[in-house]
This record gives sequence, structure tokens and C-alpha cells, in this order.
Amino acid sequence: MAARPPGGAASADDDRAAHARAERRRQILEAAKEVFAEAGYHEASINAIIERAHIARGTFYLYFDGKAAVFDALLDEAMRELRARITRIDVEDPAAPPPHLQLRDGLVRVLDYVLGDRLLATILLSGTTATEAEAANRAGAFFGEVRSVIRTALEQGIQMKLVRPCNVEVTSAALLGLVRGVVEHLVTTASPPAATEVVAEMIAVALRGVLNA
Amino acid sequence: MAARPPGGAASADDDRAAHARAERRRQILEAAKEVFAEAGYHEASINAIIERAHIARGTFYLYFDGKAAVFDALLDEAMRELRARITRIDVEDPAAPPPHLQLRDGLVRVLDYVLGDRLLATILLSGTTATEAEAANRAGAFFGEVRSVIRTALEQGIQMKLVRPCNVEVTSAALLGLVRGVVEHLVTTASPPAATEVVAEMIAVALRGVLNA
Amino acid sequence: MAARPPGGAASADDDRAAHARAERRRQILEAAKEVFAEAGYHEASINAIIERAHIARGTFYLYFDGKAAVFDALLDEAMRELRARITRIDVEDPAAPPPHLQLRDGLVRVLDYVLGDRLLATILLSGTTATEAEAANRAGAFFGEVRSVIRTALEQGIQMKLVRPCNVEVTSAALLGLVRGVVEHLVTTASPPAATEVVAEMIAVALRGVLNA
Amino acid sequence: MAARPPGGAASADDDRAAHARAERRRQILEAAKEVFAEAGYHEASINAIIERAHIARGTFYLYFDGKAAVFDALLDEAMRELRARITRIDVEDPAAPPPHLQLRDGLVRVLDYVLGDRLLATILLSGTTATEAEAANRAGAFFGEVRSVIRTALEQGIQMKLVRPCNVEVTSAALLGLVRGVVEHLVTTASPPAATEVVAEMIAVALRGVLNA
DNA sequence: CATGAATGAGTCTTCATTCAT
DNA sequence: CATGAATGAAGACTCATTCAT
Repeated sequence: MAARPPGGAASADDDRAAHARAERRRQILEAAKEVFAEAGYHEASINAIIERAHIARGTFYLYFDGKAAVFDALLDEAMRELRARITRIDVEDPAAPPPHLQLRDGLVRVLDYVLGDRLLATILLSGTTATEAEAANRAGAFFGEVRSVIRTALEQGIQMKLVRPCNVEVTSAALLGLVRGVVEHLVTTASPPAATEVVAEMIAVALRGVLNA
Repeated sequence: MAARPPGGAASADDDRAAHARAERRRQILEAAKEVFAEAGYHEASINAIIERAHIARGTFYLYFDGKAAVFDALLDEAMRELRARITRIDVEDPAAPPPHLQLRDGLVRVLDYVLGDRLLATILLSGTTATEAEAANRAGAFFGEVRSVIRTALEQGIQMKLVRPCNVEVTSAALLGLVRGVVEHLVTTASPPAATEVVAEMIAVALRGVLNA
Repeated sequence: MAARPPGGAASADDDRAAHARAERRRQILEAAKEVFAEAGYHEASINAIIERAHIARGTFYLYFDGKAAVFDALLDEAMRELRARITRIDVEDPAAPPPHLQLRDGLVRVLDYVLGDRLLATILLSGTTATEAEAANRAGAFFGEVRSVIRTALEQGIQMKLVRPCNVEVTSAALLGLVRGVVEHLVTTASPPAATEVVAEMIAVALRGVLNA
Repeated sequence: MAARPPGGAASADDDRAAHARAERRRQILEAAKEVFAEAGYHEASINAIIERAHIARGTFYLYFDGKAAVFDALLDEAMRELRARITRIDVEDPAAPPPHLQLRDGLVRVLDYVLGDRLLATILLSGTTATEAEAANRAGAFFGEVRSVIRTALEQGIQMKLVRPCNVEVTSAALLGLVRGVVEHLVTTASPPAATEVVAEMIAVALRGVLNA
């Protein structure tokens, strides 16, 4: 189901149909995004989704296999977008910007996205707990990836004497938490500050801590 | 309605009965704790709880008003225990230990508790997302409190020139996230390191950041 | 509504159109026959039918009023064909072949048809049970007719002293069942014997029973 | 689910509970029997069953896993009862009654049962067609067994020269159909004749055919 | 107090049918 | 004529909660 009709040569009609289909899909995804962000996976009902999307029950199942499938699609979207914004810090290419700028730019990209789609971020943050097994695993795996990126950065930094020696397991967990904490704050704050300002604070804390001098 | 039988003077019989009652309650809470920690609020079923507690369905409702009520009780327990371990840093009493030791001791107490009851900590961490409204609010309020403690500490620190001037909103969110990140790591790690060691790392990151020198 | 376009004088164009239309109809009927025979009335889905017929959903409804209508058409086809092969035994016309030959030829015709279109026979056999009321009644009525033919033959036979006196109600039910049993056997057997051979066995049992001498 | 609570020593209370449970189960089975007999497997709805049984939806699922499970239970009941009444004809024990009496008594037992529970017989007859795969297979296997009994009897009879040589495949199919035809007739007839009379006719047809002399 | 059978509101999901293009 | 996206009625099933024993 929910599959594009096959066919090699795409006529103008096919294009139009595919476009309409994609729009419909988006419409459902947007409605589902709102519902999931407000109510969480379990409290969300297909009913609420189709009402908000102004479609009939059957239409929903024309585009998604079920509740889990829409949730997965949303999760995937969030993860895909974020993955594209999270890049490992390049310390070898001499043409690359200095590491702290790479870090800053990456975080700005991430927070910009988060601020631009707070509902989606909410869903991702909630994705690790209390949802159906598969989605939880997927979201868990995603944060595992992110932590892995952080861990690697720490290890490289230590080797280059930029970072002081530390327990990378604990520290990477701490830094991931730090970012998540800030994201959660931004997502739930009515009028959040600009991403660049927030990032400056985050980096200051992460790199130099809160102590004076 | 899960209410203690009324009566002014407590006889020996009453005591024994109350004791038996309290034990029963505990037995249910322990079962529920395991179930909620494993499955999350929604996936958890009354069935699973009463099976693990070896009681009949009706008995459950003699001790708790329903699923939400047990969850709340567990949440309350976790919050009560943690509140007792989280103390505002006293900077006025000259007899009090220096702030950084107060901080360290507080964190050790908290992490000791978390490591001693990982299930409960799991529940609390999951409590903010995707559960029924009331509990989510309660857990949310709790973390709000904690963040408030952190914010106050930061503000005091800034006034005392111990802490560099910063955006306390963002920074408190970051530090709360940092702690949560570490707790989540500990809770999901098979053989976690000792609390004191972890706390040392956390404090190092929080106070001085990860940069060398 | 599956109605032939109106019009008095049939032009060549009309003919061609009518022909195309009839072919389309046939194509759907063949697909439906396979699906109904494989899955039974209820398990059969419009989806399966239109997929096998390589037509669009809406097209199906241009030729038939719905699922029941195609099933009915198939049932009718089977019943029409069989009715044409089942003839009352003529005992009055002196030019007619002797009764037992008429019986034999009639059965051979029936079994030949059944063996030639096993799917259709399967549908007819399944038509009496567990389908929507109307079709069940129609199929039921058909078998009632057949039994009536048998009953009449028995009564005539008794009058002519060819058949021993018996309870014609029970005996006609028995003989109808006998035929249905054999048909079902043929329809579900991979490589069934030739019709003539089977008919010889059937007639032997029906006329003389299984006892020796 | 729907399982007797375990426990070695059965107290009077347990007995009473088990009895109540068994009665409830029966009540549901009876309601389901009527509904399935009237409407067939697919047209039958859980709704219709619970309405006729005067129970709530959930209660139904306390006793059966679903629609298929009740149907299976009914099918099993019918098959169990009939199997107990169908015995292979014993031609070796000299103390056994003569074969034709064994045959007669067996058929009388079967028809008595069928007449005593026409609804159940209806369900069994409908069980081969158009139901969910498993049940259809089970019913199909049952009739396969019965035919096997008939086939064996024919082969023994042929060896003993009681039965004339014949194609046992076709003939057993014919005789099974004969019995089914008569059963169907009895089941759908308002005031059917007594089993003994019907059996006499059936045996007459099967053994000697319908011809005079 | 303890029990567990009974309840029924709430959800998900399927699929025959319609209709605008 | 043909299409296939949209529809929504209908049905199966779950599970928190109640209450008579």
C-alpha cells in the first residue's frame, strides 16, 4: 500500500498525481505531528489525526499502514534532518575552519532546525520513552549515534591536547544531556532567544564551565 | 478508596492491621515500579502489575484508585526522595562546608539514590513525556524545581563572582540536562562506575568545561 | 449501472462497442471466477478481482453493481449451463432412447461440463452455504430444482415398476447428495478419471447399490 | 486466557466456580451456534453472538479468543460427537453383530445426533466452505476421515465378496455425498421422519440401489 | 478484606462503494 | 468510458474499572 504506482516514463498526469499524493501525505504528517507533539504517541488517536487533517478514516490508511507508521515517518524525518546538520568535526583538512567554529556552526544549524520545527523536535525527544518498541529503539539508536559523535570528538580533542583527559563515557553522556536539556528548554519556551546566542552559551559552558576565570 | 480505616485511638490490632496494609501497598508499588520501568506508563497493564504482585484484580483497587494513582505514588516517592537529597547550597552560614563540597555531596547523594533504585529513576525520567497529563505536569514541575535550584545557585555564584556572568536561563537548562544525561547513562548502563567518580567528572565539566587548561 | 447504452438501431459502431463491452465483462467474470473459487465469497475482495482482471476499481462498477452481482452472474452462468445439460427423462416418446441411456448421457454431459470448468463448479457447490442471502437462496433453489427432477424420475420409475417403491423424499435427497459428492470429489482431485467411467460407477451404485449380486 | 485456574486440590468453591464458568461457556456456545447456523461464519458477528447470549462484549473474550475460536469449539464439538458415533465396521470379532447391522446402528446413532442438534450439523456441513482457513481444513479433514472409513469398509467388503468390485475412490465419494445429502435434507426439513426409517432407506439405496428386483 | 467475573467505552483496521477528473 | 483517490460504515478486540460473593 501507500506505494507510488510503478511505471518507467512519467507523464504530466503522473507528475500531477504524484504531486497531489505527496501533498496529501504531507497534510497527514503535519496533522499527526501536532497530535503526537501534544499528546504523545500513546494518547494520540487516529481519530485526532484524521480530524485535524480533515480526511476520512480510510484515507489515512491509504497513505500510512497505521499509527506506528506515521510516527515512524515523523521520527525518520526529524532524524534525517538532524543527521544532515550534525557533522563530525574535521581536524585533518587544513582548509577546514578551526574546530570550535565547526562546532559552533553545527550547533547553530541544529538549533535553527529545532526552533523551526519545535513539534518535530518534541516528538523526537519523546521518542525514546514509552512508545512502541521499534520507534523507541530507532530514536534510542539515533541518540546513541549522536553521543558517539561527541565521544569521538572528545577522544580526538584529548589526543590533540585540546581537551583535558577525562572519562569520555560519562562526559559524552553529560554533553549529550546538556544539548538535550537546552533543546528541551527552547522547545518549551514561548519566545526563545536566537540560536546563535544560545549556542554561544552552550559552548561556553561545555568548553570552559561556569566558573569565573 | 484506599483510605486508612478511621478511628481515634490506635489499638494494637489497628497497628497490626495498618502494618499489614502498608506492606500490601508496598508490594503493589514494587510490582508496579518494575512494570512501569520496563514497559512505560501506557504499555504497562494492570494485569501485569497484579500478576507480579500476586494479588487479585479487585485487591489492587482497594489500595489504589487506578493506574494513574499508582504511577503518581511512584513518582511522588521518587520526587520525595530526591528532594530530600537536593539541598540549596548554603553560602551564608560560615559553619557550612565550602560551596563546591556542598555541591559534590549533594550530587553524590542523588546519584547514590539513583543507582540504588534505577527502576524508580527510569520512571521519573520517563515521567515528563507521553504520560497522562497530571503526572507529566507533576514530573515537569519537579524538574522545574530542580532547575530553579540550579538557577538560584548560578545567580548567587555570579553575585559572589564565583561564577562568570551568563544567561542563567540557558545555562540552568544546560546543567539540568547535563545531570539528566548522566543519570540516564547510569540508569541504562549494566555496570556503572561509582557515584563519587561520576560526580567528579560531572563537576569538572560543569565548572571548568572540557578544554585543556 | 452496467446497463447497455440505449438506442434502437444498432450501427456498426454500436456493434463494435457492444462487443468490446462484452469482452470486458467476460474478462472481469473470469477473474472473479478464479478469485471466488480460491477464496470463497467473503474472503474474496474486489481488490483481488480487479488486480487479476487488470482493470481499475471504478471500471469494475461500470460492469457490475457490486460484489454480489458478479457472484450472482457466475452462479447464473453455472446454473444456466447445468440446466441445459439436465433433462427430464422422457419415458413417453417411443423414439427416445431407453431411460437408463438418457440418464447416462445426461450425467456425462453434466460431469463433462463440471470437469471443463472446475472453478465454476466449485463456486456453485459453495454457493449454498455461508454467502449473502440472495445467492444462497438462488443456489439452494437450483439444487431444489435438481432434486425435483430426481424425485419426478423416481416417481415415474416407481409407476413403471422400474424402481422399487421407496420414500422419494429421502431417496431423492440421497441421490442428489451422491451426485454432489462425486462432483466435489472430481473438482478437488488433481487428475480425475474420465466422465464416462465415473458416470458408470455412479449409475451402478445408484441403480444396483454396492452389494454383490 | 479462558483457562481453568490451576491448583491441585479442588475445593468446593473451586468446583462451584468451575461449574459457573462451564455454564457461561456453554451459554456463549449455544448463542454462537444459533448465529453461525443462521448466518454462516462470515456473516456472523460477535455483536450478534453476545446479544443473543445476553453478555457484554468483554465477557465473550473472557471465554474465547475470538470469533474463530468459538467456531472452532463448535466444530470440534460436532466432530467429537460424530466421531464417537462413527465406528469402523468390525468383521473379525465373531461376537460382533453382522456387518449390515453394525452399519445400520452406526447410521442411526449419527442421524439421531444430527436430528438432536440440527444447528450444529448445519455448521459442520458449512464448515468446509468459505470459512477461515484453519476451520475449513479441520472440517475438510473430518470428512476426509469419514470417507476413509467408507473406503476401508468397501475394500473389506470387496475382499469378503460382499461388495461387488468397484472404483472405491468414486464410490466412497458417492456414498459420503449420499449421507451428506440426506443429513442436509433432514437438517433443513421442518418435521423430518424418524432416524430409523431414514436409515432404512439410505441403506437400501446404498446396498441395493433404486432398481426394482 | 480479598476475589475475579463481568462490563463496555474506546481504538484500530478493513473494504465495498462512490465520484470528480 | 476509464480511472483511482476518497469515503465511512462496520466489525474485531483490549483493558481499566466495578461489584456481588
